[in-house]
Amino acid sequence: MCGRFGQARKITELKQLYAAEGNIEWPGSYNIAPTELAPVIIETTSQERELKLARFGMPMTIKGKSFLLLNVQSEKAATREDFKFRRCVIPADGFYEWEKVSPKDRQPYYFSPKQGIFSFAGLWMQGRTGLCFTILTVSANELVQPIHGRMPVILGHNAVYQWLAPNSTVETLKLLVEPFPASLMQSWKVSKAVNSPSNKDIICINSL
DNA sequence: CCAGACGTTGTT
DNA sequence: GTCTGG
DNA sequence: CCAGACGTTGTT
DNA sequence: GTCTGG
Repeated sequence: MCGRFGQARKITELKQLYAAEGNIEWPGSYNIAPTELAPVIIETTSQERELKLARFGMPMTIKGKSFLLLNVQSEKAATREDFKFRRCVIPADGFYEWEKVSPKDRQPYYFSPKQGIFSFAGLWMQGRTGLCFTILTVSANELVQPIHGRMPVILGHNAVYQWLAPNSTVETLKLLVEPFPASLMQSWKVSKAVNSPSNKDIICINSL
């Protein structure tokens, strides 16, 4: 799954990369945790993209129990209402996965693109305290598989615009959901500094 | 995702 | 895995 | 007890 | 153990 990621670029750069508008304050973070704000890109009906801040995780209550929906399995996403009407892209420098070394010991790894930036496919909603989002997941590719069985849905450059376009059909959207090629990614072990959500520093991504 | 806190009865 | 229904 | 469902993940 | 917060 994807429960922690980093995004340390400035808003001006993100606006350029995604041809998006929007004036938001973003200090950058190498360790974005659930409930925390992150920049997301949404396409408005006017076919213009806008950067907004949204919280990681959709508050859900099901059968009396509430929890944060951090991820949605892409295999099950197409029937959701938000899949049809509230898609977003989450820019990320990289994401973290934890390897179960033993029942009590988990080793974090950092996964990042060899070039450029990751664009996670996401869904958003209006929560009580503002916008919030969830990240779609897919089966892990060969690079991630040894560490964890799932990974975020990562969109290529062209796929980003199709994903965001309000008039894309469900059939078109389904084609965009595929494991990102392992050959375009890299990974390394990182220290457990990332474990603590209060550490936002670059040391989170330093190779161990 | 991980870290950290944890509250009622009523005494091994 | 957990939860529900039979 | 098992079968089946379940808007997160999760399995030695 | 479970629950909450980041």
